[in-house]
Amino acid sequence: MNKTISDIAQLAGVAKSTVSRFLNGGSVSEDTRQKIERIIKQYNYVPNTFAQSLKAKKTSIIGTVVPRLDSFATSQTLIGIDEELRTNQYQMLIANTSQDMHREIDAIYDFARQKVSGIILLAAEVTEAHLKAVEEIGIPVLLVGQQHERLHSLVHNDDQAGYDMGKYVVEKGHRQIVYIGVTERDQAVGIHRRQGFQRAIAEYGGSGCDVTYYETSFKMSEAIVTAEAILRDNKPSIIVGATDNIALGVMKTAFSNKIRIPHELSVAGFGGYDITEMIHPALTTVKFHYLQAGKLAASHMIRQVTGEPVEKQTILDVELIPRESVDNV
Amino acid sequence: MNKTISDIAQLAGVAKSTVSRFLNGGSVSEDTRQKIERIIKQYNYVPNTFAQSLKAKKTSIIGTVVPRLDSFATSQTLIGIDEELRTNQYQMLIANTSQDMHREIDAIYDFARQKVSGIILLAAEVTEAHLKAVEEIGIPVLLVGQQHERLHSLVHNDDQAGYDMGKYVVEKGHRQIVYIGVTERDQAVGIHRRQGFQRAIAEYGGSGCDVTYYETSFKMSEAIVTAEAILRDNKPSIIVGATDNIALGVMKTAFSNKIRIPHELSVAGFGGYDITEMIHPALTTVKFHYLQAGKLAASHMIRQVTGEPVEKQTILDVELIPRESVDNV
DNA sequence: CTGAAAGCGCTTACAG
DNA sequence: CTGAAAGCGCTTACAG
Repeated sequence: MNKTISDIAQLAGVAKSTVSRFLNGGSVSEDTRQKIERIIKQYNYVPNTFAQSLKAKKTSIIGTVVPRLDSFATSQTLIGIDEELRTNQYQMLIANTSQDMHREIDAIYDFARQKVSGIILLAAEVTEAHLKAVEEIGIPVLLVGQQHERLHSLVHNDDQAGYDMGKYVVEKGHRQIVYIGVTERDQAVGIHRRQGFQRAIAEYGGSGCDVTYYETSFKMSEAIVTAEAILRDNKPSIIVGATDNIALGVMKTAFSNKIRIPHELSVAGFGGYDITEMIHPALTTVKFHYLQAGKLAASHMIRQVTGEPVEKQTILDVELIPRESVDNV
Repeated sequence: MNKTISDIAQLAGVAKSTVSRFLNGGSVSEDTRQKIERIIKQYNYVPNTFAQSLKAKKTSIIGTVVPRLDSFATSQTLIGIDEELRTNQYQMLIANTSQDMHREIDAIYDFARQKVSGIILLAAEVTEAHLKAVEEIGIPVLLVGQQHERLHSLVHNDDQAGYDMGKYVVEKGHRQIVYIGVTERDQAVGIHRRQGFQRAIAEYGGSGCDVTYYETSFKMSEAIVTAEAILRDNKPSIIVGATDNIALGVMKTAFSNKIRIPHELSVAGFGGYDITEMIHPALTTVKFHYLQAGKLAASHMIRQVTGEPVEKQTILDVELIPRESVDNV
């Protein structure tokens, strides 16, 4: 059945160390090169990965830890990572943690056991346990979506995103504003995004601007509950959700309560999910470049793995997309 | 740094074959069991996967081939597979082919090289090349979402889905019907789903029922183009899309053309994507149980791998969900 | 129940 | 440039 390096060596009339050298780009004479190449083609030989890894003690696998599989952001980022790794002969291994932090830590150690060459971490939150794990395993790690001074990271410009949105909202004439955020444990979304928003409001809003902040989870269902409560005791002209999902939850709530968007209530979000331009009214949002983030993450990871210099932190641009869900007041 | 089985053996004062036997559930005396266990705990020993696989020539990895990562159906199915595999100490490896059939075939061979124990194939289309690959690798394969007499498979009841929808549409009084399908190369969606629909129309529709069939791709953007064309030269009371994405494209087109849903045009789809109940009007659809399909696929796969008997074909129930997008006429 | 030995398919110094 | 040999960390008959 499957040929081994010994078979190939024998068939080509050389030693297996020579075949191995050929395989790994070492120098061999033109003559032997041809012999070996021919046999390899002929028998369609491919080296056994396990044997390689056992000796080399490393692999060309990059592990990616994701908090969930069913989100636009995750899918797009993964696709980007996968494409870039593939073109560089690396393989992607995915560990889905279903938002369970213990599994996140476990996944890091598991990847280390499997001798992945590097780990890309899409975490919502970076705890001491994360840092400890990263330190212990001694494998390059790249954080995506969050930043931390002790780790390499690649982030979307959340502060800018919040700022652009805040500025836009004020310029559209909104003064009764509700911002639904998320937990501060998620620094990128919970803190930076909101702070950028606040900063813009402070700069452009003037004194008559009234902003109320609420907190909800990343789930649409909870966003609906939160939105229900808000609309019961508040009369904002706009609700800004910290994610498109939250904004979608707000829209759903408005529909249920026969509140017309954007005439009676404007809504905006963050993310730039595909679906946001399919719905009616189309959602105003700040688009993050997830696909590009994934590709960049992969190429940075490869540089880390191969020991090339690589920037400690990369910040990706964002883009405000005005659509129908925000009205002029 | 990392201990090997020899270290453990030495530390415990036994031979490494004994440790190995202990690890693999062979019989050891109570006494040695305790000694070994203690050392393993103490040093947090975990066997090297590569060495294991090199000898055993197989792994506890199940490869999953998916046509795309950014779809509700795929994500949900993957989550189901992953959860079930995890609880059974198997690992999931994902190969995303971005709808490129060559990569699909390559992925099968790649998985074989990596000695995965089984392959779960989420393919839209089964060609001779697929069958050849499956045969050549000699590894258990389970097809999900499509059926084929030569392969184990797990499918959603597409015929029933189409039938339920057809019946529902007729019962709601629709007689001017447009059905937007997809290529017949995708047998499940392109043929079975449509045929079920046709069958119901034939049974319940009577003579005055006019159904026109169109074909589009799985992309929303193309669905929009198709829908534009349809609405230009046709005046149906309802458009049924073969997938929720197509239905979403139809809705978008209706919105753009100021056609009110469902008063002027009803719309329905298939899939039961989460988003379909968040939008307004909420989309009438037939729900497939992707998560359950994933779990079942994983458990069937494990049975195939371990040589237990397993049904050649499994058909999963579907569920019609009437919502706001379909009007009574 | 236990251990010594061979071997899985590679790679890596080390000689020549 | 090339080859013989050792070794990566396991498992698996085979004796005892």
